Amino acid sequence: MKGGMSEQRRARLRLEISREASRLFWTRGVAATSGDQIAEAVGVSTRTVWRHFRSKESCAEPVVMQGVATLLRVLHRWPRHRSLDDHLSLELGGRRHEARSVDLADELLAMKMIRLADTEPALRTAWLMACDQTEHQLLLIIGDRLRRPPRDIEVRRHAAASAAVVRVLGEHIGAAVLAGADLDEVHDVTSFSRRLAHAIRTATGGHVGDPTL
Amino acid sequence: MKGGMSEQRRARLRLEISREASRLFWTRGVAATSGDQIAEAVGVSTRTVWRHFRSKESCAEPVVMQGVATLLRVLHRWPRHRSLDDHLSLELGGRRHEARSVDLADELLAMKMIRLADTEPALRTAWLMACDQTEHQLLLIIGDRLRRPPRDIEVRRHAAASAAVVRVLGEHIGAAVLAGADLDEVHDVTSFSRRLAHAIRTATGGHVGDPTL
DNA sequence: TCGAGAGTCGTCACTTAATGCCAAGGTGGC
DNA sequence: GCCACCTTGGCATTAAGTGACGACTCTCGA
Repeated sequence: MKGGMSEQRRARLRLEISREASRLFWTRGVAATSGDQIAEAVGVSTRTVWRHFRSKESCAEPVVMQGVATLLRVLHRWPRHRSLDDHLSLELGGRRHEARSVDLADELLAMKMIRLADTEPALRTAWLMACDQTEHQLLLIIGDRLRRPPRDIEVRRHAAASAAVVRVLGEHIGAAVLAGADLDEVHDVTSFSRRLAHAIRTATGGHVGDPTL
Repeated sequence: MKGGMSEQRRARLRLEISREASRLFWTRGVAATSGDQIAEAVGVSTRTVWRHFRSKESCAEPVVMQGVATLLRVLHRWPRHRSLDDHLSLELGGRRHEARSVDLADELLAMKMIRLADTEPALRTAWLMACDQTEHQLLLIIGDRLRRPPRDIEVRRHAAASAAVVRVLGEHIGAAVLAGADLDEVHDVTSFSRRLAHAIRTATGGHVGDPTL
């Protein structure tokens, strides 16, 4: 079981590097942050940083990805007989503490990176990559829901549109938080669930959201 | 009026470089293509290439962007009293020759780059950037249509979802063309217009597509 | 318990993408 | 022709990213 163990270690190290890199990006800007500085902040050699990340900007990916991971896990558990609205309220509400255990600081950091992506084209890539991942996951989820292959053009359209509105909502909320909005207000589960479910239903022309048989 | 003149020249040079770069990317791969080779193919110095493009991959942007420019111009001319379906059929049909005058070779090249973006993460950025531009334009168009500010969260959702389905359709068609489909068949105006209009209407929950008063 | 094998990390040398700087040349207005 | 302005090329330089090798650690099997 070496592979399993090392995979966990690898993920943890990547997250560690990502945290420090994101912090530096936020405080002194992307261009002004060198690979050497990231390595030094984490306490590893520069070579190790490049071993785990293909580029400087991609160092932000794990942190950003973690921001959407919770939502994706919840969506993967979406049972056929339940509406999206109900499912999101239930799961996001029940798992609230689990979500918090993902570390509030990381969530804030992720929002900062998304914010930075507005002005730093280098970081925009990381954010768009994360959204791309979301879209891929949604491809599977929606394909399964509609009982169609993920390659199906309509499934792809729905997945793309859904991922897009999820992204917009994420950017919106992130901006609000960074502008000083109360975290608890933003994290208001039922409101967030409603808005998300409604956005996805609308973006798919009503094809995704209802219970199926 | 030096400035205006130089802007045209600048755009033409960028496109020229972009063409050569895209050709090289397609034939020998992105990693195997150096900035020096691009410069040599165009007939300018390496320094000039870096003066006009911030990175190697971004050299593909103008070609990719040109692929969506026609559609965006048409959408900007969309009058209130007409349905999207009708408008697209009319404009894309009438302007068919203009579209062709944008150089068929460029359109093919753009499709190749989009295809390459599937496997080359470096190029993916260029494609996503082009889609980002599309979304931004749609923000203005849809905001104007709905008589709401472009900042409005619902306008943003609709624009994002629309841009997403346009992207999916573009990828789909590009893949079909490169797989050997007939260009004329793909360029079948009414079919394309219908599919596009339907996709946008669906992605916006029916809020964008009808005539408005 | 010991050693083989696999995996990861650090150091050093190296390639190449990308920027700053300055001098040369071309263009338009006077 | 001369001056102001912009673009280009060449050179030096920084920083991103890779390859190669030796040292260290962990685990498995004898």
